[in-house]
Amino acid sequence: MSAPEVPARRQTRQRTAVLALLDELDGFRTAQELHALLRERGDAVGLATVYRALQALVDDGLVDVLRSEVGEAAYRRCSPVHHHHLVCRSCGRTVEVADPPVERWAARVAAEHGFADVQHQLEVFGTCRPCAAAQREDRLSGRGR
Amino acid sequence: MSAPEVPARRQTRQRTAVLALLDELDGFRTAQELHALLRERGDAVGLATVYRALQALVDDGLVDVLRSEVGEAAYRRCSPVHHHHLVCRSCGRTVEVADPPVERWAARVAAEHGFADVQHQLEVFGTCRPCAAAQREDRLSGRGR
DNA sequence: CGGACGTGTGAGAATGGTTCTCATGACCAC
DNA sequence: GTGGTCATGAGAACCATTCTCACACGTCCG
Repeated sequence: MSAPEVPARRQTRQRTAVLALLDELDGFRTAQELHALLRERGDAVGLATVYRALQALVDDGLVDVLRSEVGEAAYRRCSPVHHHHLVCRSCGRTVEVADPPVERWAARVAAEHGFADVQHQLEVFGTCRPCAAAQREDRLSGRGR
Repeated sequence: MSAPEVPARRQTRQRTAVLALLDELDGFRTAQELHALLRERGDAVGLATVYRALQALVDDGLVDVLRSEVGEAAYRRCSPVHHHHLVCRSCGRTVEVADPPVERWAARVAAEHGFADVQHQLEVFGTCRPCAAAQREDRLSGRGR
């Protein structure tokens, strides 16, 4: 009933590092990958802290989270407006794509069935041109099987 | 380049039981839930077997799989034609909904960005009428906070 | 500036869903 | 029936994620 209660998020080296790293990457990365990258560049951060930082960023709407097919969570720095993703299933490169008419469609279909408070989740997966080319080569050379 | 190689899937009591159970349920259920249900009704099936049966069914296109927000896999008996789901986030009741124009939109957007071999994944979540009503009551009675 | 308070951190343990292992059992063709 | 193969099941292994708890650090107040 009172203030919205954002509990004074502290500015620490670790959280800054996680956000900065996400800023310079352009695809979805798992928490484990981000942790490894930070380690490599000498920025010692605990794995638990990476998870905590990512959760905080998701709560603040600065980062989008996606579940891979094997159930891992992948994170990406995103614009705060509603959008969807076109993701390369091979290299992870991601393009944000604008709101299709699906928005309206989803709302209408949900209403027809008596569903309220509707959200939707739409991701498009494909193989980007460079990866498709690489795979074609692989098939031709190495392994006939 | 030879036979499609469906390696002679065997018909066993356990696989039949899993499929029969899915047939009579109408929402997405996790493997653990299905396993527990089978146990309850005296149909002793190992957990690993439930997972294997579900994977086989998914491979055969008889069952759809969805990842919950916490990363668990949930399964549901589905029609073999391409479709999407409208899922109640409270009780899990699911409605299959027909192909929206998204199909075309996804293909076009992907092509514009040079992505090939496109798939998409669209789910709509909401609260079905009975659940919405129940929640409204909860809020009024119990907890003013 | 300095110290107190409370939050953030990190190593490792705990958790929990899913997969693997391997000895045993069931299915199917002959 | 008999044999070969695939399926089963209990438990271990696996692995991403979360929890625990002692300690460090940011923030606030004097």
